[in-house]
Amino acid sequence: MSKTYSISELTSEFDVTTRSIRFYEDQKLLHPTRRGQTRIYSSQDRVRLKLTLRGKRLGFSLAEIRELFELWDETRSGSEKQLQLMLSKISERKAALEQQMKDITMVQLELESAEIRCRQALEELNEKHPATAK
Amino acid sequence: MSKTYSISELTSEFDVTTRSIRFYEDQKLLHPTRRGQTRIYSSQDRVRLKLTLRGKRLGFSLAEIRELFELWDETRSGSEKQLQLMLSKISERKAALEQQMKDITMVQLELESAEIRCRQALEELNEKHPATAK
DNA sequence: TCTCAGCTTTACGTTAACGTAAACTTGTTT
DNA sequence: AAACAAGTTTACGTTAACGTAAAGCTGAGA
Repeated sequence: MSKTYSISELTSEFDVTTRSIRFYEDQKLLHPTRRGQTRIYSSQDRVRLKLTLRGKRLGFSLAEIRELFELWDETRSGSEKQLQLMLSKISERKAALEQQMKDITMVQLELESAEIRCRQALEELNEKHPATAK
Repeated sequence: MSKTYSISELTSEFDVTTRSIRFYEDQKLLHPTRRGQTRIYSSQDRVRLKLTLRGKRLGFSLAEIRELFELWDETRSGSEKQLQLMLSKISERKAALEQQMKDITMVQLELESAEIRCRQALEELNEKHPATAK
């Protein structure tokens, strides 16, 4: 038997609420089993949770994430059509990520120049009104 | 006089609705002047709209974007305190962007391996059931 | 004069992703 | 036995970012 996790282990590891984890189950992103009424998460669930959170940080909706998970599962027994669909979804995502990379680079540049401007303004302040202490 | 823009020019250039543009004004992201009742957007407004959309693609909330705009404006006449605040906000943002870069890289790797797996599955299908036509 | 395109305001509706509260079960410790 | 921690279900509430009418102003052209 491979390792399993309780809901609280996952909340503390990933800093997410139980509410969210259960909500993700509702949205078919996680599929824990039960011991009695208590949820038991597999290491697959753990991986999916990690991927989910990563996707969220990138602005993916839960529905999009679910779609990717489901397509991925279907490749196991996928027809050619399914596989082609998956490939096209993958390339969609890749394109979006490349756009995001560009956006990030642009914003980083802007932040850089903003930072420089701030530092210069600070220097000018210090010339007029020199430091009171080291 | 530098160039100005109508709301419809902006919608078509950036592929965004008038509703959104007016909403951004509500949220203090844009500050068009008026000719009669009609809004006139400056090139500054245009830049801010572009920055806003870029920020959105990166998951920034409108409130966060506004905060950055306002801090930026305050650096013009900024006290040392304001400048320090701006610098700390900037480094917050930089850190978040670096995390996002990492996330993107990870997801790209996952997509790569998913793609490879798909292509292999397709090859296997083609061996069992060779192409019907060239 | 009429109409029409493009702009406006007002205001209620919608969706995603949870937050929050209440009330219950179950196992463990004191 | 009593209390406590950790889990559960149910269900209403909330926020952000617009969508979507509805109804009215305004200048240019037929």
